[in-house]
Amino acid sequence: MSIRNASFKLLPLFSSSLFSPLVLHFHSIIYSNNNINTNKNDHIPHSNPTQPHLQQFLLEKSQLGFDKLEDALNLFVEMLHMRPLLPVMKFNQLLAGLVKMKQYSLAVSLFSDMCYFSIPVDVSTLNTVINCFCRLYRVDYGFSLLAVIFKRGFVPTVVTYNTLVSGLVLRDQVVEAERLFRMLIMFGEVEPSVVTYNIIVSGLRKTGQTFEAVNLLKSMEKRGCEPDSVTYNTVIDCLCKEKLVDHALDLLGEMCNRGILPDVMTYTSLIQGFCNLNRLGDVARLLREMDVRNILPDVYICSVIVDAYCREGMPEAGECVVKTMIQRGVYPPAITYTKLMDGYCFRGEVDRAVAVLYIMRSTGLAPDSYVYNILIDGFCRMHKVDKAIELSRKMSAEGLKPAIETYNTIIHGLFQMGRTVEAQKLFYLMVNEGNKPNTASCRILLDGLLKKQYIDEGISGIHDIS
DNA sequence: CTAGGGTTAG
Repeated sequence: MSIRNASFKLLPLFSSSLFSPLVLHFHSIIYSNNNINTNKNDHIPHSNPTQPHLQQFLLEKSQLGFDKLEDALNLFVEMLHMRPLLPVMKFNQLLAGLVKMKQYSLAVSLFSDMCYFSIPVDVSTLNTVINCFCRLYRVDYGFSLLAVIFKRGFVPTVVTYNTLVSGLVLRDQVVEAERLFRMLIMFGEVEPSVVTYNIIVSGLRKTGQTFEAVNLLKSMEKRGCEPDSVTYNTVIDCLCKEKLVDHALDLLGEMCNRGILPDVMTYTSLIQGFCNLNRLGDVARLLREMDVRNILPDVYICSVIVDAYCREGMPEAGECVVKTMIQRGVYPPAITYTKLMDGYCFRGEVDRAVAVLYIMRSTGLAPDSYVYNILIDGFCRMHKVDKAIELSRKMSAEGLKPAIETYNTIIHGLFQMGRTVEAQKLFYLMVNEGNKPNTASCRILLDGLLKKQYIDEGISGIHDIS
């Protein structure tokens, strides 16, 4: 069986139809002969001409990611106009730039324009578009484009297949991904690269098939494919998620012995694994080891560490990590601060939580109403209702409307302190501001009044709101 | 120029 025949055999297994609307849509690229059809040039939209050096600048931009989508579109339109046409690679770079910005639909749409204007494309172009479809969870369209590759007489590369395999994994079709992977080997279609193996290993990780992941690591070597740091990191992460941290440490030793250096991702998985087992001593040891190896902590690993300290009831240790991060110019996301504040409030140290709020603000992050509610709730539980009220005012001043739950918390707090009249006042203020009390509000009001034997008020209060 | 890995809330 020839290789080409083998390829065609693969297709119907994964593509619902070779004659999908998509393929018809790209009709011109399937059957075009790569000559520019001048009749169509009249329809090319016009743009304001750009200075050549600016053009060059934008071309370079496409490799890093454009500042604005508009830049990419203008550049594209100009590239359509240029004669002689720029090499395909320039168009590929532009599409790749859009992929970096996660503008998958736009990239597909520009590709479709290229088809319409008979701009020549190559396998890289098609690989990029297949990747776009995969990212849009349309791996089926990806397979349709594989058909296009065959029809145009191109030869799919290992990148083409890797993209499709990872597209299947992305859609949680790991069994299908493995099937395609096995068939590629069986038909001798392409020799899988280390990336191919890594994609499959990551699929196994996703489905929790740790044993199979370890086995694949062993078997790829037998096929003469050297694992790299990504392979090891993925398998180590598998083991850590399964609480097999000591096995993971063995693999760390193995990769080091083979001269594959661990990186910050390796340690993120390991530290996370030891955190989940509350083995904080091992975490400290790993952190020192990172230091020795000159591996700088990044925002991911710091978030994991802060999270662990907070869960262990040590928010001050977490705060210390956050402060160090900020000093190094690595800014944690809002959720990390929320966890710290939660940690302090849980211990009743609401003032320290508020201090964290200030740190968060200093990095340009604004608290949302959820964060305020944690603090307000914390103050109320510590019977510092005035501080809670102060915060709720601040919240309103920042344009965050206190939720009904916020009012409930404060009213409940006032009742608990025996400040019955104020609690009642706040309740009616809340109603007058147009907030509809919920069942919890009514229960708090009734409880509070009845406890103080304000039975008549309790009954009339309920009467008023019903 | 195209393919692969680590965190996380209500």
